[in-house]
Amino acid sequence: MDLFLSTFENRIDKKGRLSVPAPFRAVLERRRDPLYLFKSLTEPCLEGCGPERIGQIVDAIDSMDSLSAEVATLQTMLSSAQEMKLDGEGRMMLSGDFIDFAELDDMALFAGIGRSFQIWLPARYRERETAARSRAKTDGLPSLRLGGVHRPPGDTDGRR
Amino acid sequence: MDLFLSTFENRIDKKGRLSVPAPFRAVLERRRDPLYLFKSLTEPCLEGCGPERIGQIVDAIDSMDSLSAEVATLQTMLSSAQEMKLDGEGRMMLSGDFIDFAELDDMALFAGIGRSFQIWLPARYRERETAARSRAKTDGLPSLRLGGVHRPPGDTDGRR
DNA sequence: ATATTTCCCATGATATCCCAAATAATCCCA
DNA sequence: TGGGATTATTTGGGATATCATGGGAAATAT
Repeated sequence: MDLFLSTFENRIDKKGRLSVPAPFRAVLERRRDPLYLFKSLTEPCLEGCGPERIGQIVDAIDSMDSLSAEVATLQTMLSSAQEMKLDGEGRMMLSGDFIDFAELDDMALFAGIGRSFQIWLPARYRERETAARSRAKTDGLPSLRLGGVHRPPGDTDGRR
Repeated sequence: MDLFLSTFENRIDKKGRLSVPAPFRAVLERRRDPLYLFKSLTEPCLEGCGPERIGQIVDAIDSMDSLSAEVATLQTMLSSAQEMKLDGEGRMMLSGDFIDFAELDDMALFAGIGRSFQIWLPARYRERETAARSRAKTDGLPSLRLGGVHRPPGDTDGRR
């Protein structure tokens, strides 16, 4: 199924290099996909994904009213996106712009969220995780048809 | 139908390895499924499941408003999830994060609960078990609608 | 020329593999 | 039904491979 999962905390060395976690590299390599990073629209973190997600954004823009505010928002995502080249050891160099945006210093936390992942200042990520967990305790879990392996008819596997 | 049932107590060795109970391995192998573990959102334990549960979460996120608190909660689940690789003897390595979260030391208790299972500090699990039993005695049993487990397709289960 | 990036190799930490011992469950025959 | 033998499962430890990280040298740009 091949998803970005789990969290990893890696060091940004004094040359500005940052190892992409090996499991994340593995899913990209398996698909022979390059890695793209862009600034999150909603949170102080970076988002990482393969080309298919970028393509989705492009397609969404094409299908929308080019004067709408949503289009402007999506264009902002694209204009911050960079294709990251990795060195022989699987490290990338973060631009100063990226580092400033996510307010990173010497550690970066990768958080896999399925088809994409995020890069956070570790302390900030943990705050957010704590908040989510206490919310879940009081409000309960989001319902997601648990126990229902009932997929819509015609969907043979679900994963694309 | 091939479910995770019963409880097992296994040792965590000094390398952090923990045998998955053979009956649990058998249900995963029969389905040729990898095993996923993630931190419970509501309790101090780990949850184990197959890929279909993970896929449900990923799909739910994609179909929800990405700014909602519920999405953040589901992302927290995914970010804590790991695909566990088992060694030739059927053991997995628990990360320090997992061990800390469930407050495990040298023993782990597997509790099968049907389509998934949980991993607990044995003493804590037993506390909960006796608490649940005494609640049942005073409050009575939750009603079981046996036989009616299969919802008709189209029943949205009340989400959203 | 100087600064920055890219390539390459070294190192330590940690995970994985492989084989063996110990324990527990099952079988079989009296 | 009992109890010894056989097999399955869990546990342990050493060897090997993988990975994150650091630094020097070559390449590229400013």
